[in-house]
Amino acid sequence: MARKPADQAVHPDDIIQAAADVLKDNGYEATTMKNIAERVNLTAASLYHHFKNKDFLLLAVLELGLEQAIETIQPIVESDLSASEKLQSMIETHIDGITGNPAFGAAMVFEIKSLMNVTTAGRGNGDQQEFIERRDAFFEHRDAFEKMFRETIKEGIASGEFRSVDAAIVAKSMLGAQNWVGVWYKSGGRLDGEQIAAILVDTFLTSLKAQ
Amino acid sequence: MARKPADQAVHPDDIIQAAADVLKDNGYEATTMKNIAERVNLTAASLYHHFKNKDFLLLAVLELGLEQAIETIQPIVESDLSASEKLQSMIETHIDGITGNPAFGAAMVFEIKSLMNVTTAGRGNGDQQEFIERRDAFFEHRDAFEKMFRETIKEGIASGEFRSVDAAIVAKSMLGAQNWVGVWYKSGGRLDGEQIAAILVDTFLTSLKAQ
DNA sequence: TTTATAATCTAATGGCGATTAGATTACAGA
DNA sequence: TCTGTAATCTAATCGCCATTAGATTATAAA
Repeated sequence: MARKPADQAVHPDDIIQAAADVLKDNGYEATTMKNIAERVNLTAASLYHHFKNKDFLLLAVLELGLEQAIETIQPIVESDLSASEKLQSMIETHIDGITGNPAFGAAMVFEIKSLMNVTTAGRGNGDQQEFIERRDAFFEHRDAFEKMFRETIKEGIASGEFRSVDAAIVAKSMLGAQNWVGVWYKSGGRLDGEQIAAILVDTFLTSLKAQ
Repeated sequence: MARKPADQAVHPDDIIQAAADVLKDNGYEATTMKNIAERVNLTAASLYHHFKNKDFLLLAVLELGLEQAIETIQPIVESDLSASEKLQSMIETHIDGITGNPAFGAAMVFEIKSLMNVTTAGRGNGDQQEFIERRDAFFEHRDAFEKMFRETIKEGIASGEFRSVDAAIVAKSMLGAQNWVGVWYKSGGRLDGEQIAAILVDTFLTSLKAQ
């Protein structure tokens, strides 16, 4: 067949989404390039035209997922809402993202380990270099993401909205609870994303605002 | 070499622990039988004397981890403590287990997916049968574990200790936060398991007991 | 001290899966 | 319309890894 007509073109983002979907079901190591390729009607070999190798594809999935999460949360942090309004909105937004596209949420939870254990990323020295840099950047962004939650909690403590707590651990707990949603959530269940978010908001804000 | 003298004997539980350790670092698919064998000074082939195959070994890891968790939590649930005292003790105990032996906690979070995706467990029909049964039993126990948290919350609501919340989702949030500890906890960090547990207890019980 | 069994080892086997090589065809710009 | 590049495909290659076969040696029970 060779090159496909333009109307059936496969966008790299389609591949990333497909990879995320397969990853959610199988995990990184159990996912084959063929699995991913099939979802977008390509052969495994063709994926190498778009991504240097499997590791880079994983990286792309995680980068895109995190980027999307940050993009939606950051404006809230930078707004002039009160700390509790911010936190509420952050949770709602994040849960919306996770339940709206569970594959990325799951990848963020489950595949990070794979990213850390990558030994050979591209044969060329340059590829190796690039991979390390992008991976490190990813981990920094991830820390920054967590930091947004932590700092908002601290902000609320400083303003007197929240009682005094260990902001770092409470932030991790919040993220753990939220990430976990991506693990158990099935669309069509008893509650939708919005309702779940409301419960998490209630749980954590009630705790933070208690006397 | 062949059979080792008795004082160097390898107990199956040693293998399970070794497997859990390697699993924590690599994940199921990336873990080789050789990796595991090396930890206990055996060859990969020797592992097959103790476990039918890799899938059964994974199953053994998960079974042991869950069993230990249940064993420590169950007596608390069945005690005559108040709901909030129970919940406090359950969290403390569970976090203690997770931080005390992080490999099993991590397996419980990360490897369940691998368990679900197993297609061939043993060639013999009987093995297949056994695997399915044990796996199903595992999932039932896992649900039972979650249920202990959920029911304790309901108990507290019924007794008036807790405000009225969606017990199912709050239980999942608590478990998410706790499981997540197994992911980020490093021994020797700022806080030990006991201190972390205290913060989680405070976070969730404050929320539940608020007016 | 036999003898059966348990626990190990070394040496295949067989297959799968990532990756590369070498065409082939579509498209976009000159 | 020509030409270079983009996007795909088919067909190897190459290595790793789970698993099995067939010894070998320790131990325990008789």
